[in-house]
Amino acid sequence: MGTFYVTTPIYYVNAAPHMGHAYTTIAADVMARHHRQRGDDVFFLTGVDEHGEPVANAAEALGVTPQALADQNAERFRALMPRLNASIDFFIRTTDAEHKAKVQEVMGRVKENGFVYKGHYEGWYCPRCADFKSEAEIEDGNRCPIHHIELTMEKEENWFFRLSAFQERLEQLYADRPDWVGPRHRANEALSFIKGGLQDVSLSRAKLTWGVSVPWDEEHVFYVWFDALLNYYTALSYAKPGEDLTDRFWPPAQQVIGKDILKFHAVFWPALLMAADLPLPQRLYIHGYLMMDGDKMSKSLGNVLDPFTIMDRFGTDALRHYVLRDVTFGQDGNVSTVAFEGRYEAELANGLGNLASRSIAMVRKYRDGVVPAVEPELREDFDGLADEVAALIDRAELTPAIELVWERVRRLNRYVEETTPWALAKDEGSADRLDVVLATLVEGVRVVAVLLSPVLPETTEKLLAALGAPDVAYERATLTAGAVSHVDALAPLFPKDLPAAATA
RNA sequence: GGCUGGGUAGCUCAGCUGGUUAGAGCGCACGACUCAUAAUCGUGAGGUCGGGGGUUCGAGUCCCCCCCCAGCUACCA
Repeated sequence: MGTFYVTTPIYYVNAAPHMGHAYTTIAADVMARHHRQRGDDVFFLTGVDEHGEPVANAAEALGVTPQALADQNAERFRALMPRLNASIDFFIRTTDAEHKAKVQEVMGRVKENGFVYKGHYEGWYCPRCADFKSEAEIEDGNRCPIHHIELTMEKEENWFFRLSAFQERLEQLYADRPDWVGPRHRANEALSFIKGGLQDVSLSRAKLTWGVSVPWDEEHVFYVWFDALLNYYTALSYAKPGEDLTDRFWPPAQQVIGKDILKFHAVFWPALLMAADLPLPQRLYIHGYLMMDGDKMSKSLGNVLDPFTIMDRFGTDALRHYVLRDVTFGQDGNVSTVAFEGRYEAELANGLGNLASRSIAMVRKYRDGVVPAVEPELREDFDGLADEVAALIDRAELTPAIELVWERVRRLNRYVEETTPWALAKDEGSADRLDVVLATLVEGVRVVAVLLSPVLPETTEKLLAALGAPDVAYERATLTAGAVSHVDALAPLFPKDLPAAATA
């Protein structure tokens, strides 16, 4: 029992919600649900990042205010959460007044602590974009990658964050806490970046107005990522009306991000927190990318996977299961509709769905739905399982954790073949034996359902309801005689006779 | 270029500090069974463990060289 504060990145409202957003959110949600099972005091945060130039530019192009555009787009992300069955506790928007005030407060402290100074940023500037371009994105001949016009070297006065002051402390952080960033190779990546020598970074922009204004210099707004990163901290102060949750949950136990924002979270973020005298997150986990174009994006090859299409047709649980199962969490991997359909049918429908189906059917058929209150078998297969799963999830190894449970699904299907309950049912003298087999089967299914409930919240709820044992508390994830006394009929959890996909 | 990962059965991948005939899932072939969503279970097919060299009684598992893939190498949100 403890507290568990988990976060996703805040999603940038300028893009439409896509698989990547769904993926991160699902992973964090599985962790949040798992910890609730364990009785932890959980807070799960997600939200949107609304400031910055792309939004300002897009709004201008549409002839609306940035706020109006942000309002509209933020809603799409907010709507994604119930859609994914993400059990979030709060949805932060960086345009929230409370967030902005808190950012100003924290940054004020950073300045008081002496980590802010006035300097000037110099770089290649595109007048059409009204933005500086990084070295990497400049085209040959110093041209803008978007407008292909020549860039000019310009200088802008702005405030700087003394990142270089944290060089040693960050190196020490990685030395002292090798597991604070996972997987390991991501920590290496961050560390090598740090060891390459940290330079100060600009903290404000004068040319922009769409952002959080710098309290000590109203002509500037904070550069987006300061504003964005601090959401993890600011949210706690106002997520619950009338109560500041900061002391209760800070720092985060687990932050989940995609590899594209590693540097911000593994380097700038801890430095910023140090500068503000705030405790650092316990653990940051970087997942990989779900790739759909490993063999070129091609609809005819069936390798384009759209999360909404999947959810519409197969249900949210099927998507949740697939993305965590088919690609090892933490690595890059390919996903496709073909692979999805294979897993749906083989694992969800034929594996777990059919196991539940046959188990319940036999109890109803042979025992009128009454589960014999006898000691179940298969102890050797289930003892210690819950602890192993928990240990893996604590290390963000979601894919292996799920695999452990799936081994038991296969074990139970094998158990049915080994014990041939249909044969026992024909023999009066085997009644006791059949009792044991049925009790074991139902109990095994129940334990599997409890362990899978974070991944498959909807279907396991239905299944556990049919078993009359809805409690998913983690200590229930162990074989217990008499945990289920009666079973009800259950419609297929993962039906196969689904309507054909609506072709777009 | 440098750094970090990775290249193992058709596919997706396990293989910790080196040790009997290299494993799993899916797919495929054959067989068994019938409780179940025509589901399930068993058996099998034999992959030079990227290539070469080396250390060792013995190497996917350590060392060296090479090839290929991905990521990172600072201000994209």
